[in-house]
Amino acid sequence: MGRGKIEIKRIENSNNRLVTYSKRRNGIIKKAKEITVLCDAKVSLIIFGTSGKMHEYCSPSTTLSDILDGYQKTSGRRLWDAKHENLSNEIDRIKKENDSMQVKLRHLKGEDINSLNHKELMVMEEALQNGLSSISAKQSEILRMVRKNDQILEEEHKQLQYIFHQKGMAAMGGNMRGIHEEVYHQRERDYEYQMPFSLRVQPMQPNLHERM
Amino acid sequence: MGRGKIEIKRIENSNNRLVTYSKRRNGIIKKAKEITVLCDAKVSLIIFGTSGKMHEYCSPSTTLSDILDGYQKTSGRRLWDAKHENLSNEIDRIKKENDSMQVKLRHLKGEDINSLNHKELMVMEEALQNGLSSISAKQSEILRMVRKNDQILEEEHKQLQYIFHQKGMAAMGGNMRGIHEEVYHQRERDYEYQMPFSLRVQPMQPNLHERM
DNA sequence: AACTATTGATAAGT
DNA sequence: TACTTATCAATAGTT
Repeated sequence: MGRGKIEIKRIENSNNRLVTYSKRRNGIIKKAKEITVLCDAKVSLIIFGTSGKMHEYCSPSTTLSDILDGYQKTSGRRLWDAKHENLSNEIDRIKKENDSMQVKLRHLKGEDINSLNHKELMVMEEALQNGLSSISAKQSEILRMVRKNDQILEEEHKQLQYIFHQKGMAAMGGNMRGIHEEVYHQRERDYEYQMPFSLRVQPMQPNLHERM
Repeated sequence: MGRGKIEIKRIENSNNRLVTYSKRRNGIIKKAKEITVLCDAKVSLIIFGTSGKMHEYCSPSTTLSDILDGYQKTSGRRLWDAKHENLSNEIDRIKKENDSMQVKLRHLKGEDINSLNHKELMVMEEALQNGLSSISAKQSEILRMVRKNDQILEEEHKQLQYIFHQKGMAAMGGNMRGIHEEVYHQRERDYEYQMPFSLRVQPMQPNLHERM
């Protein structure tokens, strides 16, 4: 129905396809509306184009849910029971995974280990020892960082005291920010080269206190 | 589109209505098939006539369930009941639980501990140490049990040898079962009172060997 | 998006 | 219900 008949096969030109889609989509929806009115029919029409955009029509006398209920009743096919089953299966699967992890966790905490044999206990003992040494190492690292930080703060404190002493208390009413920056930059010059980046004090480690 | 234009309103003549319904229904389904092929569209079309009879079309590239999934996603409306949503929610909940347990397990193994602060590390260290001591205790217990078992078996062996010696090899051809029972009961009388129930040898601990 | 020649759908008749 | 056909509606290709 147009300037020439067309074969019913995929329109390869994507622009034409889009235009035709738009026209025919409107056509079908119009037809759906018409049959609804003319013949008292109940119609549900859902169309997805390649873009993923949806267009829908449902007779005003009903709802999609009603139509789908009718669909299930009439066809005998189930639309959402299968879905329910899938979900239930997934829940079962995940719950099992969950349980086994809980058992492992309890074992690692030394609980409920009566059921374990010697070999399993050996494996766990090794895992625990590895974990322990990793954590101890981490603790030491944090302790080192803290100590370094303390040391630097102390140094900075001393320098502040020294500068206050030099400039006299008159400066107190003036530019505190300037003094602080001066100390900061001096400290930076003094320590920058001998500290790994990760151990620098604020603002490079602004959240160190949170880790304690 | 026929021998005269018609108003789009309910066809009162029921015979005409039925005929028109049949014709137009086929027409719409044909159109749905065409747009599916021509434009790569996914279409679901469900029609109920006044008789209650259903006619359906669904693009072959998909299923009604898929289309309804898309419908829900796109429209935000829920078609299937709360049960479904509950299942989904439970899956989400369990998955989160799962994830957090996995993180804990990794932490206990000393992995991914950079994100932990000092306090958390302390707690974990304690947990690990508790676990380790529980397991060590268990190992010792098993070792003790094994030794006890060995000792008792050795004792029994000696007694068997003694009894064989006393009765002479003549008994060998006779009632072996009787001899064994005699030894078993004697051993039982000797050790029962001085052993905790859990450390008794066979048949009270028939599977001890499996625990090694 | 609007136009229009042409095909396609179908209302009424048989 | 199916076929026919005059007529209207949809739309393919074009602007």
